[in-house]
Amino acid sequence: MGKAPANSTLSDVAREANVSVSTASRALNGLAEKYRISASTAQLVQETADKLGFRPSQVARSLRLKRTGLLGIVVPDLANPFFSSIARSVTVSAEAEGYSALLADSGGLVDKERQLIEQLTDRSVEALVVCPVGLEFDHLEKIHQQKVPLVIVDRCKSQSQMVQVTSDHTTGTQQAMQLLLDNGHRKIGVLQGIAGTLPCDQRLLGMKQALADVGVVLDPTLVDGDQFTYESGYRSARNLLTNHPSITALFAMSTPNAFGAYQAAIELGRRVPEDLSLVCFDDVAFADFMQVPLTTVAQDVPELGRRAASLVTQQLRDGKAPRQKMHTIPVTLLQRASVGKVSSS
Amino acid sequence: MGKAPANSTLSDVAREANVSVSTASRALNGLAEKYRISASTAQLVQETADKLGFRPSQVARSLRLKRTGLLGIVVPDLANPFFSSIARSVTVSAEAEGYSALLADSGGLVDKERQLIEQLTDRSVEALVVCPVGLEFDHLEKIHQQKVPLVIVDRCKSQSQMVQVTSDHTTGTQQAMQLLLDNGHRKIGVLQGIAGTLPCDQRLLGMKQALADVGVVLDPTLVDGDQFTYESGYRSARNLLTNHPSITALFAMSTPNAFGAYQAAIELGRRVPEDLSLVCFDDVAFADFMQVPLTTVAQDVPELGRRAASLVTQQLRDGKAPRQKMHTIPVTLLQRASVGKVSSS
DNA sequence: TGTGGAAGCACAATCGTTTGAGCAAAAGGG
DNA sequence: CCCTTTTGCTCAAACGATTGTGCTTCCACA
Repeated sequence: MGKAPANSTLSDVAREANVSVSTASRALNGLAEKYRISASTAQLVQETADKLGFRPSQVARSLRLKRTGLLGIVVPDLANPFFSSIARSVTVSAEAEGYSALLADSGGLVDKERQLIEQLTDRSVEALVVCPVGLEFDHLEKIHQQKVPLVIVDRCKSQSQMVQVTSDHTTGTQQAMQLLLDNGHRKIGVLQGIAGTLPCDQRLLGMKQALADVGVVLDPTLVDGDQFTYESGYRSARNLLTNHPSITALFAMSTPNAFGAYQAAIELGRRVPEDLSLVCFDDVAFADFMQVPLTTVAQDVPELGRRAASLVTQQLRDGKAPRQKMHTIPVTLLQRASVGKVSSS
Repeated sequence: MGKAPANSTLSDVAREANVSVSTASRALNGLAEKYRISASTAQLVQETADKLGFRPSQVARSLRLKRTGLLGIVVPDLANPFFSSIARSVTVSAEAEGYSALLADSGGLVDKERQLIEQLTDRSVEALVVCPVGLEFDHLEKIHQQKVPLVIVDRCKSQSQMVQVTSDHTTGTQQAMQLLLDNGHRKIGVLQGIAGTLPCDQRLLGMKQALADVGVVLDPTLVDGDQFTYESGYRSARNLLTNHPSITALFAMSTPNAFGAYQAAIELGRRVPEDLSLVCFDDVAFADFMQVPLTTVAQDVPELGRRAASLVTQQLRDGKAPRQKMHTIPVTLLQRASVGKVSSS
């Protein structure tokens, strides 16, 4: 069979080639010119390295060079397609720049997030891309104050000097609202995600502005929910539709929220879109194939990841943070069947 | 503001506490007993370490201990919920055992997979969990022959001594077939994924067995497709339904395949389930909300990941490969609306 | 023959830990 | 008072790379 490629070290190579370790190192790293290694020696070293199947230990290099080539990524839930797409986009972009990704899943728990970030910095990651849980940022601000380049994605913090990337929640919501308003909807319920996070807040802001344009004030009792989950959407929709039967449209802040709402609506005997219109932020794959194809505000998820990666690598190259802190990625309104006109009864 | 927590090293702590580096190390690692460090000294070291915010360099530890605590994970497509769920399950389980995950995305390319695995071993990962592209295994067999514990997930290789985890494709398919047969279907088209991979082959095998039980031989011209993608499913379904109009049911090997098939069926004027039944392997979240809720063979994805992680950590603890090589995870047939009876015309 | 410079290497320190072995002082026993 | 233990620590060598500096040797030129 194949020969056992016993992990040989640089000194093995050096010994085999009858040169010093330093010479071997320089020969293999293309420093022959600079350090005057003769062409013959360089070639000899190269050949014996190949023969032994020598692969330099990245751990040792990391220690000596103080460069690990590692990138830390933290997301709240890797099973959620939104975050896994971001993770994919970041890893692939980073890999193209020679970085490997250490990926961690915080499970939506701030304490876990804290702990994971600490673990990652212990491993000397050169930079961090974090999709935070989004309610507390002290630990992130602390990282930011230290040397490690950090980019926040999605759940940003307003009024911060950290580098952040997120979708244009306000404009996206305004577009969705405009569509509802154009169809005659005035009493619109909101299924909220995690209140207090920037995506939630900005979407609410977008709603208020869109409503203000037509002289309507957002009724706070029409806002319900506290998670981006199916269950939260289901509960909130039931509450809202029960307490405010005159609601003609629902705006869901996530796809799971929307599915929960759909289920609740069906159970309460409201048909979509005949009796109730439904719009949601955050597109999902195959939304076209839903029982009622969902009108959504689609985020450019791959671009969120790419931008984050590029901001990170740029910071690593330049050694300083980019001037522009907040990066906003445009969204697209995708009109499907779930929105209908208000019957002029 | 906060004090700058300049990354202090062990020797900083030692100097500050007026002890030697070795003493400091042992005090902090709970080796006071074994190496006879007095309680007072141990406490002093502990306190100054806390004061300086000392965090040991994992890179240096890794070098010295030859233990990185790193796990490598390679998947073909992190944006695919199937693989991201596996990745999540593995990272979370591994994290609970003190390991961090280096995640890489091969993009479905064998060469990229090769390259990534090499990079990961260069970084001295202690073990690898790989969802291979599934057509070539030479590089994986090579890893297996070396010391690094390796677990293959999903796209296994038959007749191999590598440790592998996958779903019970054969039984799952038989159950799905039984359902179709019970409903009178005899002419069943197959939308294949990547031919030659074990999931594909075993599912075909399951089909043949189920058909054989009722005295039918699988017609090879009823099998089409070469990817697990939407497009492949769409193309194959069009082909099959055009060339064999008498087909009454389609078996799709992935959810994207099934969606493509659904689209093709609609375009060809076939209603589901009235004119055409549709079943697919590999459940998707929210299948309940599809236009026609899809009957699926659901895999226990989290369990696939957990099992892989446990096999890996077990191997790391015991220092030897488990006796059982192939691990088969049961699946569940979820009956929904997409299957109908054959009209007895 | 003596001197200067370049060519071609090797030595040794370093990155931050861990760990076996050794050494001085205190304690205990006769 | 001396010898032996025990206590409590320090020394120094690893782990596997990179890199500044120094040391030969050789050639050329005056």
